[in-house]
Amino acid sequence: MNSTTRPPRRPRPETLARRERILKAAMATFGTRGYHKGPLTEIADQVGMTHAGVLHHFGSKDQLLLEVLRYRDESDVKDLEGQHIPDGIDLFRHLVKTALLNAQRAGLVQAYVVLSAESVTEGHPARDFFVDRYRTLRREAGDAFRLVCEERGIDAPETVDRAAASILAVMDGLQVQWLLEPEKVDLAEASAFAIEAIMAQVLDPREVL
Amino acid sequence: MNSTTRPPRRPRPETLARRERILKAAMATFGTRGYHKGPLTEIADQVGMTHAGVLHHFGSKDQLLLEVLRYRDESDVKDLEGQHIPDGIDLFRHLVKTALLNAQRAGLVQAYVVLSAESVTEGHPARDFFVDRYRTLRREAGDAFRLVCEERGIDAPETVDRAAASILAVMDGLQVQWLLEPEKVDLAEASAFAIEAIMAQVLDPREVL
DNA sequence: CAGAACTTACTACACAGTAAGTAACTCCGG
DNA sequence: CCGGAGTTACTTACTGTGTAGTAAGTTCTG
Repeated sequence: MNSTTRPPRRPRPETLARRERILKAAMATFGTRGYHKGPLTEIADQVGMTHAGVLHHFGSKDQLLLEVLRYRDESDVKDLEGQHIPDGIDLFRHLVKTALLNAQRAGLVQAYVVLSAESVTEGHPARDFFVDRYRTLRREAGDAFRLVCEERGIDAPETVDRAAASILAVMDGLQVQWLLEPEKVDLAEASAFAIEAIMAQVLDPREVL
Repeated sequence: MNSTTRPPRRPRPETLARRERILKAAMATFGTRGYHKGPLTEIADQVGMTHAGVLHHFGSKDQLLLEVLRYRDESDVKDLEGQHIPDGIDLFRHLVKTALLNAQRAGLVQAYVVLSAESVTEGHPARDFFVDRYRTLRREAGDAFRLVCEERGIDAPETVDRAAASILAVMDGLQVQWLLEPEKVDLAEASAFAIEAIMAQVLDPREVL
């Protein structure tokens, strides 16, 4: 053991700001061109350095992608700062608000659409991230459903898990259609409609088929 | 103008079979690795030729992709051979059956998931294809809704367009989650649940939020 | 003066597309 | 039925480009 283990001297604030700019640039490039077709040089150009400079900070392209995703999650949590993650019916209201917000930030939406779908391919570096992400979101939505049922004195039906997955699914799927034809698909309205439809079917199911 | 325009001598059946094998191989490769990361050599290997051989048949990689998508659409129509494309409520029953069928063919599903999401990136060769595809499907689903409303003596509400987009969206979105964790997401059951929920909300809307 | 933050320059590879050549097949006139 | 011209279905070999990663050097900073 060497006793002179250097303390891993934390980076200067200027450097942190630089890395943040890289992360944002990477999000933009991965969003518009995809991960595989998104070259490091394009990211580096946006922050005025060479692609080797980017690699100096993040080690590899794979690593950069993972940090981009992690960074984005952290920012989202920071937006809710102080506020707890909403529970019960408020979670669903929050999802509707998110859809509304997303209609104003096509870049971010496109990045998630492209990267999440790309992640199902063989050996994709973001695969674990998205597996975990959907698992977490499904659990949260499922819990919210169970809470709502409890509040209304209903036994939570076994459809809650399907419903939880469906709500995430419909939001994702609408994003694809919206990105392809923004004028033809109203992201916010359609999301709100579908979420309400699914909730209603959980709380009081009806057969129509 | 040259009067010696040779009659474009139609290809031998053996050649057609070969091209079909290439299209299937391309679907597999584009599905597992995506379009940009799916090399022609891998496709060529599967049919025992070189990548130049594939280019001989299809001219370019972009062209190959478009023919793959067109071929797949034609096969689907052929499956319905004789039968008309279902109308009204039968369309929705058909969609549920499709989801059930899709749970048995992950390869095809993965290809559509990956390619449709990839298509929203800048200058992607399949963009027009998917724009057109979703436009057509939304129209068909919308028409089916209006027919069902008519049959039941209801005025079709203006939610039908949102509902049509939502049904396609939920099917697509569930596929992503299912591909990432097949054991955790029941594609068929969740699709059926969501489709029924959305239909119910069109035919007899309720507010829960 | 040690390490951080880069740059330049290079390596190595993956990949689409092209050119030129070859073998097999098809069609047509005799 | 036959033989050669033209066409199809490829192969091999090459080109060019895009790109991630590495190594070594330079400047700046605490």
